[in-house]
Amino acid sequence: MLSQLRDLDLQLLRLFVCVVECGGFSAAQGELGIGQSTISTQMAKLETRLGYRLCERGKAGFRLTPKGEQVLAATRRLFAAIEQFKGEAQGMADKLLGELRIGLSEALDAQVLERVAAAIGRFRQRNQAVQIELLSAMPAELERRLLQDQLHLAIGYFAGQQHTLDYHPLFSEQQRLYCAKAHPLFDVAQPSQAQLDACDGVLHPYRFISAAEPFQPTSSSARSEQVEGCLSFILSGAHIGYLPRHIAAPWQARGLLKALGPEALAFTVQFHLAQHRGRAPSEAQLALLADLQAAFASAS
Amino acid sequence: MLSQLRDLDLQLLRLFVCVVECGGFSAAQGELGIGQSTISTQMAKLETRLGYRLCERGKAGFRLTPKGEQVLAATRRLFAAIEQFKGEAQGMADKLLGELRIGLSEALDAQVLERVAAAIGRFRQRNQAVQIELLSAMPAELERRLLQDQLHLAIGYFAGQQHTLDYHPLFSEQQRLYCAKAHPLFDVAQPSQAQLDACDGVLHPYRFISAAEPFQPTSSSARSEQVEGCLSFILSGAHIGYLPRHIAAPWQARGLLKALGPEALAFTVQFHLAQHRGRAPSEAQLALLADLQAAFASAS
DNA sequence: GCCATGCTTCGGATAAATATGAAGCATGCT
DNA sequence: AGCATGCTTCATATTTATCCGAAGCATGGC
Repeated sequence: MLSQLRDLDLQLLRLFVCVVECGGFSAAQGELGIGQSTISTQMAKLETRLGYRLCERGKAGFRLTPKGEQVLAATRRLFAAIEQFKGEAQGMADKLLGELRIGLSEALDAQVLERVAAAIGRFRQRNQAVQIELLSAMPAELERRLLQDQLHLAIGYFAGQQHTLDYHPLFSEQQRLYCAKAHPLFDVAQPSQAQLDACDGVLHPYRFISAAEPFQPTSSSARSEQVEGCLSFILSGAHIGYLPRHIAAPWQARGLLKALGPEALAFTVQFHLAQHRGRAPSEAQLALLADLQAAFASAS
Repeated sequence: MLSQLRDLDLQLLRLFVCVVECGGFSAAQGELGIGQSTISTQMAKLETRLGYRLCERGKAGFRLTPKGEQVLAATRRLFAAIEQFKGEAQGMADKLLGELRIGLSEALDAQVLERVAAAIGRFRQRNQAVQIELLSAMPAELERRLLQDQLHLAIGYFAGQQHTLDYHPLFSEQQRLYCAKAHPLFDVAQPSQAQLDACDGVLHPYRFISAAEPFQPTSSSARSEQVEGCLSFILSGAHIGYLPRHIAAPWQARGLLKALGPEALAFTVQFHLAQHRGRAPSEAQLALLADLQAAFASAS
């Protein structure tokens, strides 16, 4: 009990177990690949540390003392615990862990949501135990949260000006100019530019892209950041404005909305997958990013 | 994952835990008493062995990766297992273990049994978990079993000639010559040597000590190894013979036995505690031996 | 841009663990 | 008694672990 088992040399315990299993020092030297004298020294060292004898040996044969038996059993339990630790540590090597918070632009097309769902499904097939959180918000909100590290990934339409963020194009959405049944232009086949300019337009909800819109309303008494608000204004018949095609489609089918003007007035919004450039992305984040890109790549 | 966590250096894990608790490399160098560069090297080594990063560090601050968290928890569990092992191993240091088989001569005085009982009680007070087995047998049997290592200790009257056995005197027993009420000498106050020689004696049951008996029967048609047999012969009135005083006492009190001849015909039998000299005695055996000697020492 | 901080990397010194082989000792076997 | 076996002990060599300090690098804060 001199030095109180200071670092519990596993090597010595391993040697002890091996010696026991071989049934003697000289029998173990082959198994261990070291000389008999070394085994003797090591065993003596272990016994000194423990403070008592583990086995009787000699020409009479090898056998464990009662304490040796107990220590052997305790050692086997210890080794089991070590194996478990090793298993846990190794099993974690290629496992994805942690938390992922993902922001989604509001009013996304059902097909887009399906792609996102497919990506999450693919991600869940991986060796992972990741906590995923999804939230919907407006693009400005998404960017703000990305910058504040409240989100890891966000899918939306961004101005693409924030150079602290990293953008990957995912898919695009077509927007067209619409008017409702109650609107004077509903029955005009080919409204002129002058007729359009005379209308009260909805100020486009997505401030980032309003500059890119082919049609710029000359007068506007309506504004909404969200698609739903925009749609309400248009359906009222008092305003015309841009809507994503997938939003307008069901109303159009029921004859309540009509696309206005030529194709030239339509435009395309590019959606991106954004992440913070500064923070090093976790493995989980990289994996989900890859899964999202794969899911949308198979779509295009 | 290069070298697959070959010996699971506990030192490295200990260092890791300390670094986490201190919240950084430089903060830990005081606690660990080693330089920052060493800590960095060691942590890098641990991470290399594991195959993944445990913590993010730098000017931005110190924080564990998700895997680091898991490893920290697993390490704490491992350390708990190690502590348990150490506790078991250390707690065993001064604990008596194993098995003790003890032989007792048959027909012992009640007071002797009480002493043995006291010794066992004392032994059980020790820090021990010893399996004890008691058996009664004749002296010859006890010696035989000692020599064959079937017994660790034996209490009896031995010739003391076996030099492979080790004898410690424990107590002595007085033997006297007796005759029964039905015997012709019962009413003779001072029987002469001739009268005694004329009697049919019981050949002394204890062959080891028969040579030491002051009275040697000239004729004998009765022999018994056991005290009970001897007693039966004497009670029959046909024989005279030696008996231990404590055996004869109750019969004598009832007027059925009478001590014959002068005190000179009495003799003393020395009882010994014997053990095998060759086999190194276990700690438990040494302890019980001491307890027995102490119990009988306080008697004398 | 500059400094201070915290980590990394490197070479090289030191200590410690590990192994060897010869000699010695005890003991069972013939 | 003499031999063979199995363990112990010793002096010694060799490998390995451990550490330090200097230099370098990256980054947050001013």
